[in-house]
Amino acid sequence: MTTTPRVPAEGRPAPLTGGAGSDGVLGAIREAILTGEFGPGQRLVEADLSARFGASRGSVRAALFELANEGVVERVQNRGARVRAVTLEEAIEISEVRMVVEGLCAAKAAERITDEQATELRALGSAMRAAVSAGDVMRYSELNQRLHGRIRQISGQSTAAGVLERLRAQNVRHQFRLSLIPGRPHVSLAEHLAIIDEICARAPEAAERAARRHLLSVIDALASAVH
Amino acid sequence: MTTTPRVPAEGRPAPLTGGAGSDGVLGAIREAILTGEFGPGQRLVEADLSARFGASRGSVRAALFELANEGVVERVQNRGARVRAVTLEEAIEISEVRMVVEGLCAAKAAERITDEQATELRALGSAMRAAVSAGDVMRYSELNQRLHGRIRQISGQSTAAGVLERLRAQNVRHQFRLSLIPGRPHVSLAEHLAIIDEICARAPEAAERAARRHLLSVIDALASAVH
DNA sequence: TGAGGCTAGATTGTCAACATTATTGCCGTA
DNA sequence: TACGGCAATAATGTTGACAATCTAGCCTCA
Repeated sequence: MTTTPRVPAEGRPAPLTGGAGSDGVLGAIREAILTGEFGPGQRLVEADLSARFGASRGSVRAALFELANEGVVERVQNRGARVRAVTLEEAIEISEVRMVVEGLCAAKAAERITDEQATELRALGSAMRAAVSAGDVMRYSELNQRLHGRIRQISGQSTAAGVLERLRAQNVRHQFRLSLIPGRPHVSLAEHLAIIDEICARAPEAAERAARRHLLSVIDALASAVH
Repeated sequence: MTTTPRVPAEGRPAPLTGGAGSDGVLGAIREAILTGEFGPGQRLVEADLSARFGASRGSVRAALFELANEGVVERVQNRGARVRAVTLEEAIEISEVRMVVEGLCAAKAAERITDEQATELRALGSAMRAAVSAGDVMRYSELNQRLHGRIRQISGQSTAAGVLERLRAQNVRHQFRLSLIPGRPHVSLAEHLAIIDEICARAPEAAERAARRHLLSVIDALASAVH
């Protein structure tokens, strides 16, 4: 509390989305957190946010509640909200859960994929390969996210998709850090291509194994970041 | 909308918890849904609930939002909330996710379990066996829930625990129905004992397989309920 | 000088009134 | 009689003000 500054009241007087609706505020705050503008541990005072985004305190309040159960924000009774600081241990836990759930999605996707979708997935794989060759980390990261999203979609497992979406939101920071490790994209790419291959081959069990192998590699990378 | 009655305004004039705080209302509404007092599809009108539980509309509103992202209640913009009716297909989806996540917990538990905890788990197993022999479905159902909870706890995987807790809340109705199927408890018991054995034997992979086998059996039972 | 209590400020929690939106039943018209 | 618009009603969404709660700094007293 003593070291965490409050959100600055000035800087951008007009709201980002133009409107003052709670939906706009939700997106605005979430983006501010995800882009790192509001760092981990940052206090989120309702009145300040209200002034900054030009929305009523009620809207801000509702948004904070929503973010709280997305796991992006922590709330304590009568003590307000702050940006949740996800520890490395938690990041590993999250990745472990992702490992098994993404494995399920991969298996389901392998069972249901159409030829058309397979073509699309392979195209995504090629694009990722190109991005790694070009050393374009941002683009690779974006394609990576798109691939995982597409697999979830193809799997038709909306429950699993919901769980994963929620977990992803909590983990973006660590996720992003990983991709900055030298040599990491190269390893990651191979694993992704393996997942794509197995799904397109309509081999559920192999696809699940490939997905789990990939996440296991992510976990290892995270764990080795513990000094 | 035409066939779903509103929640009756009378019946229990005084609030259940004594207070009018949002926390009490949340618990009260949740319990009313879980006990089946508010059936699936039941409309939840804020003003009515407010009158019934003696809380302000704001508190009820907050509670409904919370329940909505627990997945127990459905909300549509400007059209209010209603008790979510989980279809059989969704119940199967939920069980599939549970399958892999409980598998993870079982594996983790097998890695971390202490001798003391092993003793406790085996005792739970004996109690379940006794309950099945006695034909006490309610007690078996309760022990069942406690076993799964204890395994989650031993696993130390709080992220997975959170995911499972959330999924369980959506599925209690189907879960309960299953245990009423003749012969089902007997099958279920054997699977549970197998999970306990493998965890106590500190065999992570075998424990995961046992947990998945159990949930797969649940899924089959659910699927066969589709006429 | 240190501990305990106390007051002032800041922040969240709650509430009731108002605005907005969707539904329903009715009426006029072809 | 069937259809399309329209007004009345019911419910939710929003806002601003008030009450309860927590934190921090100060002051007293042993």
